[in-house]
Amino acid sequence: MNDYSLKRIYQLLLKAYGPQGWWPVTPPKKIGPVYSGGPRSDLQRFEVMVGAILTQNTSWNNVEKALANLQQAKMLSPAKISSVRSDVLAKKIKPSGYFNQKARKLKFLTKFIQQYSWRQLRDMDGSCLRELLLKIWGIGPETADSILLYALNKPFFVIDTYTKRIFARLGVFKPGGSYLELQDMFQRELFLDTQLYQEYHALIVKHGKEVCKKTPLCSQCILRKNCQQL
DNA sequence: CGCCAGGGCCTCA
DNA sequence: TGAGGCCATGGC
Repeated sequence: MNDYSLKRIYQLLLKAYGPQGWWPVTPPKKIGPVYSGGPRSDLQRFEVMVGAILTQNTSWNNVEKALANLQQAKMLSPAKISSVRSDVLAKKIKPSGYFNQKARKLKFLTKFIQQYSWRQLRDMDGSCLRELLLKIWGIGPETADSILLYALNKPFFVIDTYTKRIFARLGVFKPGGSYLELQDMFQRELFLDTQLYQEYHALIVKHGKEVCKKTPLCSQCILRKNCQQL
């Protein structure tokens, strides 16, 4: 076993990389030295949700191109997404890959969103909303939790491939754990802290992208002292 | 050229 | 319930 607590790992990542200010929205608004995290308008909440679907198994770089296309076409709103033809929508989001599937997913997401007011969505019980999101075609556990955490500021820890890879290598996870088991580990040890969850997941992605890659760059890893990978 | 990227659905045991 | 195939683009 290693000596790291999840809180300790968070502190080390934060010290190394600094606050990430997730989820990125356009236009990015600077507050102090860093981008402030989180949506500040309902349209930005919607943009976060769209991004959460577009980034499924896809690099954020490609998602940005798709989002820019939607922005330029003034289509980044529930009203437009729901009214535009699927093949037109698919063409706009083409750079994000899987564009036919994702166009369909955006349609289903939007249909769901339009059943409620933004106030209703914000005020709804998180676990209840999570159940509803998971019933939507195209929304699985990670996308649901990304939406809950970053669009609606509800304390659900996001588990992605980076999280599994990093913490398996560290020896914190036993490989083969289910999504809910892993999420429960974080939420049990860290308690329910939306800000912490937002920043922590962003730092995990940063570390997974740049250091703890598929073939890891262990020599430059700030967590290597207690990592089982070595 | 091959590998990879902030998954999820469907099918089939 | 879990393993495998499928969806598809752009960066390197």
